[in-house]
Amino acid sequence: MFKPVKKTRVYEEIVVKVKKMIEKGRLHSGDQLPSERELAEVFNVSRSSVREALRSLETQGYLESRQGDGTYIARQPVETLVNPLANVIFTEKDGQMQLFEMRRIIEPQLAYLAAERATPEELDMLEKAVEEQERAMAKGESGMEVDKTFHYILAQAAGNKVILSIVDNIMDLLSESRDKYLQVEGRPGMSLVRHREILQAIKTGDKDLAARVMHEHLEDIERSLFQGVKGYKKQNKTRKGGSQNKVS
Amino acid sequence: MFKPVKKTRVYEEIVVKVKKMIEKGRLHSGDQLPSERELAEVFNVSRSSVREALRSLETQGYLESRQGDGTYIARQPVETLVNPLANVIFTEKDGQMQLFEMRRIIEPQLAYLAAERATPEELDMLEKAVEEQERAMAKGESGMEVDKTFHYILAQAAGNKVILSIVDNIMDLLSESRDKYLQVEGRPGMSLVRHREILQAIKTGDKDLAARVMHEHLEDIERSLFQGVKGYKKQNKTRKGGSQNKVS
DNA sequence: AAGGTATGGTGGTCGGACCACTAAACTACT
DNA sequence: AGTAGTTTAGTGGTCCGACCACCATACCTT
Repeated sequence: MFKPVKKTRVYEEIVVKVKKMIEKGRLHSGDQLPSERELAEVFNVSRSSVREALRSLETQGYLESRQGDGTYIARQPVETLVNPLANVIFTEKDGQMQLFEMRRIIEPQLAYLAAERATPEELDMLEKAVEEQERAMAKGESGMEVDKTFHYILAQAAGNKVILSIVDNIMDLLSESRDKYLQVEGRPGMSLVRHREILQAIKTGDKDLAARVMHEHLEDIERSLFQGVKGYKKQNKTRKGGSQNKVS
Repeated sequence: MFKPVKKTRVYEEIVVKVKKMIEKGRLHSGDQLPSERELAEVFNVSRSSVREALRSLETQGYLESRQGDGTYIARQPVETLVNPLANVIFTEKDGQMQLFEMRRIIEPQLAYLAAERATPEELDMLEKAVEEQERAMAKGESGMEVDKTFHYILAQAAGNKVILSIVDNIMDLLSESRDKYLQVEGRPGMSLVRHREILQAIKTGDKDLAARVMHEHLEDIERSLFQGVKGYKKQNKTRKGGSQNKVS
């Protein structure tokens, strides 16, 4: 390839450096950053550049500046802003379960809506996704990627961008966390069969059937994912009465 | 609850103004913005402030600056970068409807789960929320704030933080956009009655009833919000089968 | 001890000066 | 005329220094 010769603007370098300070360094949530003037001196750049960097970081949710006081590291980094969910997943032990529960709630409705609204093009894409999955499995692959594709297209076919974006996020998070905790997607063959059924139901416009099959499908997956895990549906809820901590 | 009285920094105002220029204005993707110096003059602020604003917008993916050339509107706006939801709401005409559709899908399930898992404390909070709403209405207030509280606590009681965070976001977005477009929450009295019913169902642990009433409740609200609006549930979806349009 | 008041430090804003770079206009050579 | 090189005007990038608004704290007064 060609070296893009990134025109690194000063403020971008600062952004990177500060990010590293936050991530690797000892700077924890709530800590105060050195003053703008100080940073300017340390990095040997103008205060303006530092400010632009801070502005960018602030926009990204890393920092929070308070006039007359100082600049602080946001209590909860980007994750919560960009994606309020990520935090839950990696913090809570049963995060994946909660995530999956969300899927179980949403996706049947998704199938329902898709059966109602899917365009011919979208039906086509679903069709191809299923065929693709078939091929993948014939070659002995897990077909997990294609599996995701199927669900994603479905969300798209439901014609609701809000839902689409949520599902999108959930899928991302699930595959991330699943990589860590739960490798195996149980019985992929079953998955394929179900996808076929769902697709068929959507094609014929049988909304209720589509929703029902999707529900079963998810329960299947869930069972194979979380089998043997205790305490499901019995998770301890954090008491959240107190709003603020006074002292410190 | 309490208004944090956001200290509007100059650059933030500029961000908003430029955003509006982009969204409402005739500025299309790829168009060139006025120069920084020009913007500074137009908005009657310093170039520094303009730059900070542009930096923020750039970070958010709205803009792209090229030294020696100019600042241009990014081809593909925020959508996928920042909060994937916020954009939908303000861009799409039917964004609120899509949002609400999401509520209609989630919240009945929420009521269901709450009926299953709510702790005594949470039941108490729900109780209080309803009473609060009662008082507010007796005083002639709309009780919209409390209404939101009710739904929020419910999400909490469902014991699924993923769902909670999503509902939280949706509520925020809805109230923001509703402030602009749809002021009135129809028949608040009915809302109270429904809340009572839902609470009762949850208390007795009748999951299905709770879900059903919630569903009706949301349809009520939806009707009064979107009455007379055409094309609902018939929204045109952008054809996304063919990737590009050749001719125009 | 309580309350008011200076004070130093912080972020916020400003204006102006250069620098680096790009695109377009211009010039000169072929 | 066409082309290559040069100039030039305008843009974003960076820097500086000044001042303002604000906050926390130390310091007074009472």
